[in-house]
Amino acid sequence: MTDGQQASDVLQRQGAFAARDEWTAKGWCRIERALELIGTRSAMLVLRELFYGGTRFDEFARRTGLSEAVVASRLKQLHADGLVDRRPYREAGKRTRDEYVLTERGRQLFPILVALMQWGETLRDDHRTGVELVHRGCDAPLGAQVRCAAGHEVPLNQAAVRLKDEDYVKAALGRN
Amino acid sequence: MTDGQQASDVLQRQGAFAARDEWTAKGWCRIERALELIGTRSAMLVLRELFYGGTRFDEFARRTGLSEAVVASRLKQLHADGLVDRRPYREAGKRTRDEYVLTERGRQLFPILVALMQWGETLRDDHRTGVELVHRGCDAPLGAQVRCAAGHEVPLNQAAVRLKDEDYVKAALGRN
DNA sequence: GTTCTGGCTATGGTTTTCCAAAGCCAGATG
DNA sequence: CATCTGGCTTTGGAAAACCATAGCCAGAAC
Repeated sequence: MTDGQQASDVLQRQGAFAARDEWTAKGWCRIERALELIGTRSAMLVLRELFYGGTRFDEFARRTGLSEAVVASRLKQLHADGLVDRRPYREAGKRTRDEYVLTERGRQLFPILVALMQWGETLRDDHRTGVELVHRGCDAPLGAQVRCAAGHEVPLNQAAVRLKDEDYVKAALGRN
Repeated sequence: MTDGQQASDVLQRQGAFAARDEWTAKGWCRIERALELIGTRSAMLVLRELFYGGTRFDEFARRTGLSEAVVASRLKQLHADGLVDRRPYREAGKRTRDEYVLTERGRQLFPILVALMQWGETLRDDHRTGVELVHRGCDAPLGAQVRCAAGHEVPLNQAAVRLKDEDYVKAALGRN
């Protein structure tokens, strides 16, 4: 099997990445890294509500169906990780409270949310239930697409994986 | 606050979706649905290896760092859910085994994988480690973009949520 | 000052997720 | 036939995620 040639329709492996027995992803995988912050059901559900415009504690508890304890610890973690901001607000006749809003880092999760919704849509065929995301004005439904920096839409069979910096990785493994 | 107007930069809520106190997502949320199948760390790591072209049991165990027991049960679940196929193969001098490959439904997770990697990339700044996905030939790095069916790239502040079928939802809630 | 309420926090227990280590079995090898 | 090996499976247990219920506290409301 030559470099990159594989049995099935998956990512083409390029360069030193193909010789994967000589190294492991250790703590380098970006997916693992992302999942440390948003890899629980409760985190994703709270984030969903944040994207839907929810801002208050009991909103999150009621609309996600999660217990208050879980919501509290999840909001605390999301805040510590810089995905949500707390800011004080005050309703007439009420005391000062905090509301929760997405930070820029949190808002950058948008493609993940959209991709999950799109994929989840294909799992069953109750296409009249649930919500849809649309482009304001244009009104066309949204989806997540894989594109390269040059602007081409890239299907799986035109994509490849490789190490970002082979020399650096080899050096790091050497002194390991 | 009128329909859709909100404090922060999130999804605009349209129509009956704005009156969210009268209904709940129940079992209708596509994100929850997706997370039932791929919502664990182990599932995502095994899927990562499948996209990288891994096919065999001990490959998954070694490269994900998961225990064999977890890999076995995850592969079983992914197969039951129709994300991977098992197919028999035979190496010379070895007995017949099964290898695991992504089904079409599994391959459709591609945008989710890409979006997760892209977001994970922004979390720390060790930009020399890890892997990158590129467009074959073009060589430009990949990312996940939100676009509408009409082809426009859609930032969060130009997107909206609404119920797919308000009448259907109201009827369903009525006989609830 | 007493009461009430909204916004959490604490407690105890169940389920899910994971690991480490040992076991098992089909079939190749000797 | 006896042994070995690759590919799982089983067992036992720790840790994380979750729920239900009860509690607590700041500050309106009275």
